[in-house]
Amino acid sequence: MQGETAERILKAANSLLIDRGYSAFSYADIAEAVKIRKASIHHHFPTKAGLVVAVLRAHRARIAEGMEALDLQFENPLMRIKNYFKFWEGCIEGGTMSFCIGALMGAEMPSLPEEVQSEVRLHFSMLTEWFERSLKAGSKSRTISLQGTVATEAQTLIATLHGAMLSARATGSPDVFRMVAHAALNRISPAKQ
Amino acid sequence: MQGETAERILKAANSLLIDRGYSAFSYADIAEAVKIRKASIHHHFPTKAGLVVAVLRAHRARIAEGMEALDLQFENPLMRIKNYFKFWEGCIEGGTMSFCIGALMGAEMPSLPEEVQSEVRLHFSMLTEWFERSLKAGSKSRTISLQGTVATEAQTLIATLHGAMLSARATGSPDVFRMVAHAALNRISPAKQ
DNA sequence: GAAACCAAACCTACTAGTCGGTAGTCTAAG
DNA sequence: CTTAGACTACCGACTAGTAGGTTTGGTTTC
Repeated sequence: MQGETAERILKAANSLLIDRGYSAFSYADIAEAVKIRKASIHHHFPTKAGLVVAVLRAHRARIAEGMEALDLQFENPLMRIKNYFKFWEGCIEGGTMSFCIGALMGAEMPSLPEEVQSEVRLHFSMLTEWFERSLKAGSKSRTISLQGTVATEAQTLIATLHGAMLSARATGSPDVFRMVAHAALNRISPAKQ
Repeated sequence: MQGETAERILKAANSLLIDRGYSAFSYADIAEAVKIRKASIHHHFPTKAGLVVAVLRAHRARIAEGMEALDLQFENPLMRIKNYFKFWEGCIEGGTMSFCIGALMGAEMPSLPEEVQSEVRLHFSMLTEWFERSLKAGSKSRTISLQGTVATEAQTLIATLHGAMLSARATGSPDVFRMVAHAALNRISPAKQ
């Protein structure tokens, strides 16, 4: 297998990145978590920017995989979106992943190395594409009711998702996320009866 | 005058905080911006956490002042909220303040000193109170149409506001903010006819 | 099957530079 | 004569990154 240690380094970097962001974590932190010397990390990932790019790529791949799974599991686009929010609700409440790395890095954007910045941009365009595709399909099949254009509604959902994560983190209560997410989904659900 | 230099330090720290966050800016950065030696900053603000608390308090005071001004200027609560969004639209587009410091620090929460964390919590509760108060008034006078409870709608607006800032920063286009903000305000506007 | 070789993984020990913070001095104004 | 504000010069701890040696496990060759 191509690097069991590299895998553990990526995992540790992932966790550290989630709750400290880019500039507040160091190779020393990873070294301690992985029980390896600092220099050995450089053997696997020569630079910090490179390591974070790798983490971001893996994160993006996981999200893309999850979205694909939702596309296959649910033919109803509203249910796809609903479950994407539900996924994050579980992550935040369970503490497994209290924030989306892509979004967190978005906030740090101006202080990020160029290579990391473009990875963040890719994260956002992936999100945008999936939401637009789902909304378009839902609108066509009348399982989703749009109030604005597909583009507007997609950006609104993405903003609400990330903003709710931010509020949950700042106030320390996952309830805020659940509350906002629920309302956002209600808004695109077709009126009942 | 009680600290013309202190004022300049606060201003520089403010700018640096906005685009780098807490851990990615240093006393050296401020020293360069203010054209003063690093040690002299410690004379005015002994610790970094203390300096950031001061910046956060000033930021909160300015926002509170702005909200009060909106309350006086507009009797229509919808117009108050609309103009609060408009204020941020101007900041982001003009580049004067590309992000709300309170929100940015919310993202960094777990790596912040305790004293800074509580200042962030105060920022969020201030926002919550103002939005809830405005929504309640608007609902009563039928100038705002609520789809959920006041609490839910307030949290949704706050999340959307911050999430839109985040998207704008990540994608590098202020348009995203304007688009999302406009849609959010439409949603709470009473139906026309 | 043992000796020789190789590359990857990991180590110790280091670099130059930065971090937040401190001690002590000089200067100007009340 | 005091004091606030600025300074120079430093501190120990930490930063990302490097140089170079050692260990490990597998493959080739005699």
